[in-house]
Amino acid sequence: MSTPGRGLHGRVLDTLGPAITAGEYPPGSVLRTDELAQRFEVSRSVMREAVRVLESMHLVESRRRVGVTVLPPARWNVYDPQVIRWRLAGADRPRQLRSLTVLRSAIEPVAARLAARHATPEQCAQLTECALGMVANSRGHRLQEYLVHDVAFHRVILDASGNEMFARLGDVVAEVLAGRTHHDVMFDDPDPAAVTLHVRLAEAVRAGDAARAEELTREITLGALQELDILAP
Amino acid sequence: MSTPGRGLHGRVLDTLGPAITAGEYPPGSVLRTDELAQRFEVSRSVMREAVRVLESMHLVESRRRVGVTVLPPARWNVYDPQVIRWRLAGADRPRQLRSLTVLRSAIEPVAARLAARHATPEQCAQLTECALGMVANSRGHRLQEYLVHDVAFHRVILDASGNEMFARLGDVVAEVLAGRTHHDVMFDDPDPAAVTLHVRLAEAVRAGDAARAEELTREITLGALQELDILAP
DNA sequence: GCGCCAAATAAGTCTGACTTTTTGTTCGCG
DNA sequence: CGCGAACAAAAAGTCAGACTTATTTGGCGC
Repeated sequence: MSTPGRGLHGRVLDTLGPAITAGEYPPGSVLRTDELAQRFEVSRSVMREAVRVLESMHLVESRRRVGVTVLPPARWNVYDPQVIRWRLAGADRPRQLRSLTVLRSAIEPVAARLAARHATPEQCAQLTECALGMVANSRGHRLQEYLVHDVAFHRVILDASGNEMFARLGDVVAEVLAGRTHHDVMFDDPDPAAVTLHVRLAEAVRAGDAARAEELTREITLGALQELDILAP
Repeated sequence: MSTPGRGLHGRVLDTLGPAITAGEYPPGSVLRTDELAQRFEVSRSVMREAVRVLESMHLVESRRRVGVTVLPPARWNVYDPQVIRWRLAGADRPRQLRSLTVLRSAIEPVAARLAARHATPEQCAQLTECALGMVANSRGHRLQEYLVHDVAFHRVILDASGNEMFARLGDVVAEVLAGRTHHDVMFDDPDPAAVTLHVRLAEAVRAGDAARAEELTREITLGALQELDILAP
């Protein structure tokens, strides 16, 4: 997924990023650029570029005469899709998934409310199409096909909200839904009630019923929270 | 604010970042590393580091034989605090401020609800202190002092939610509140009703009344939306 | 014990040579 | 005339080495 290995510095990041976000280097740890360059068998120029990227994510801080210091998690750019992917691939994946699901439960109902106001006819059609796709694949272990439509559905809602901050959470939601299907709550078939809610939501948005769209989305995200044993926030 | 000029590549970013986010280079524009290095009078190594950072923010994409291509706004990492600051400093500041305020209106009520559950006694004390500070500076053109307490108040709420994704929005809220005070809605004195809501919110969190904390925060963010002429979402 | 100076250290910068990938063009063949 | 393969050019990518600069540590003298 995404962009694996776009150059040597990318290869370095693929190893170093997950290592840092996994806590292999405790906050305050000091690394040296030259040593890292040797370890990864790349030139210092390449290593410096990698460090610059980590620095822009606030994972590390580079200071003269000191070295490259690992920053505490509280400073990390946790909204960076790359950081999210690294953390989801690591040990505290469950914790991460909970944080993101709570975030969804805050954002998506408001996004759905706005979508009911601003969705274009084309977006409404896409929504219906996605919902039908979910229904069609909701039985018979078609989890992969179901997931595709589920992800597409939520992306359209977020896009249709007309708010770019919401729209950009599409990737995050995709990661959460994919993670749920592949690793965590591996149900045989999706919850029929959830499928129905999506169909009704598509209809509510098409009808421009903002209040109902919001409420239906609250029920959907509530289900997601309950799957992770999170009591309603 | 933040970290101005952390090395040469930082100086380059301070110019190039705002230029790109301001749309001075339309999406699809192609830049060449060597040309940029000459223009900014830095070595190619430094320029490459700057480009790598822009690339990690998805502002540009670097491809062999082509050059550095500017990406469309839809691909930008709009949650990157650096990108947010660049955009708030640019021409579409009002639009940006609206997006962020809508985001606040989705996040903060849920954060307040969680804060009512998880806030430590110390956080409750901080909240009360901030609220009192707001009251004390709500009259007599003490906008600067009022702002400090207002920002601190919302930061404590977001932190106390116990959700790291919420907590990391503290900087964003700070930017929005600061922007409102300094440029946009320059009222003589803060709205007394808003001040009262903050006092009551501090009390609700202390009392552990989740529902009331959420509702009071909805009223606060509703006020913020109305100031920007955004009809309730 | 305090402050100042000097040495050590690691990041920062620059330069030039070389490699690799991709694109566009041209040439030859059907 | 059209199509495909070989070729040439362009720009990023990589590397190595020398030099600069800021910061910290520790020692020296007061």
